Amino acid sequence: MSTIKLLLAEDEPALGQIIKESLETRNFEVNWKQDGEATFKAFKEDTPEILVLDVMMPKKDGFTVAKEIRALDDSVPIIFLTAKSQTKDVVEGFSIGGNDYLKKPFSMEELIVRIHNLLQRSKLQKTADVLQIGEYTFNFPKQELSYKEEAPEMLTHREAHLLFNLIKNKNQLLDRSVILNKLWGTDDFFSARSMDVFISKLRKKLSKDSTIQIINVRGFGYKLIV
Amino acid sequence: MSTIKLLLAEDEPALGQIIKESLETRNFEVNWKQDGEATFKAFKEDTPEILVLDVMMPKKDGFTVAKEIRALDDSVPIIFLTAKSQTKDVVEGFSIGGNDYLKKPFSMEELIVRIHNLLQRSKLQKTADVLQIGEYTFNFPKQELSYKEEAPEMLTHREAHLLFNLIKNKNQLLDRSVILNKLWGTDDFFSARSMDVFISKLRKKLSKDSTIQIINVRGFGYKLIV
DNA sequence: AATGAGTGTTAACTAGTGTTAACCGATTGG
DNA sequence: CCAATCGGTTAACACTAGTTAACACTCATT
Repeated sequence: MSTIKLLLAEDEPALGQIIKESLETRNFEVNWKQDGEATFKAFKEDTPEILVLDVMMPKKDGFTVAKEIRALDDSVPIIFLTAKSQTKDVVEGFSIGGNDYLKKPFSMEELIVRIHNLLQRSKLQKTADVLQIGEYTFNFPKQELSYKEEAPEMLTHREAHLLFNLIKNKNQLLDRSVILNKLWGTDDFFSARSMDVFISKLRKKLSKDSTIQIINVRGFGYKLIV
Repeated sequence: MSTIKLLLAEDEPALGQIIKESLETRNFEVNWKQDGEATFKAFKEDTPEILVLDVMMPKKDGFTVAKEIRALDDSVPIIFLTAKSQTKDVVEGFSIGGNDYLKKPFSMEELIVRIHNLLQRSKLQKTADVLQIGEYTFNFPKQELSYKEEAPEMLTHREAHLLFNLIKNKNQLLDRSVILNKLWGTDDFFSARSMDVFISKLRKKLSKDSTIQIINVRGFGYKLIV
């Protein structure tokens, strides 16, 4: 099991020490900073996978740091630790782009749970991005399909969405009407024929790897086999 | 002093009327809708600067509308009006991307204060803007686009605004009609073609970093991919 | 007032995308 | 084994978007 890089910002030495140590016993690699400026610097150098920021800190408060970080990276999860439990702070935290907040005092278990939840969420988002299918790599947001190390081929929007759904349901049946409603908005005759055309196009584009097949289940839908 | 465009969604006629009128005496231009669908439609055409959404509404509830709006614009401030004061709702509101909430009954003064706070904050966020996009740095107020350390290139007003909106919505769809209403004021044929020309110009100017792409989603809009 | 540079719109032509049509093969049930 | 239906494939078509250039307008300078 590999470690997870976490950046912790907490100015109170006793508390910081406790958090750092508890997290380290749970397989986190903790970089602990005690003020806002050091935290921001560490973020740029370290590229941690998740951040835990105290709101009240010397030099730069947690909100300010979070704002600067969000300008560079809008996906890394941020948890705020806040002494004041006022909703005003919560509101500000979320509006800056924080993903969760925890009011002091809190239990370590609580923190761990929040961390894992956020990591899980960002992992899901990331893996949803670049998909592996046989010898092909499919970058959904970029609509790029590449075979081995060859130059990527651009897919159209429709092709990309259809392929995405096929891959997400690989080795299981993808129901015709489900996908038609999802991508075309209806499941009438013409949309169905249009979809057939796209299946045909995808088959052609995936033909370099012969282990990949889009097979038809008559009357029900398609199945992408790897 | 110029007016501020505000979109209000409140199904209860008496309350809606009161809110609308009090805000109008305070220099707001209030567009008042009484159900979720009308609200969403009005948002696309009007591009208001701030939204006040009742949570319980016919056709589409406030949370659903907010979700749809966030898919198009992730910065316009949203205030929820909620009858239930449970924190569960509050958290849901925030996780959807709401910026503040107000539980009924509330005083007009309270609402006004919240509105001004949010406008203030979104104003601050906006003017602070030097944006990073791949290897490029884009200074929006100065309309300067620079590649790595090279000398900055000046963008025109239109180019800058379009790029700004693309970057603010990077990696997500930027709806044609939304951006046309926002920058051109209409979404007729000619404005649309004009916009295409600017997209073409921006593509050329962003071509030094090949990881950046402005991809088209036929019939819907553009997506800036980093 | 005349010139010219800069900006945005319109036009003209080209390229790309998705739908529809046409034709054919495959599968299924009687 | 045949008819009916479903799906496969290709091409034609309609429409949307990409690109380039011409045009119109504004504004500053002469």
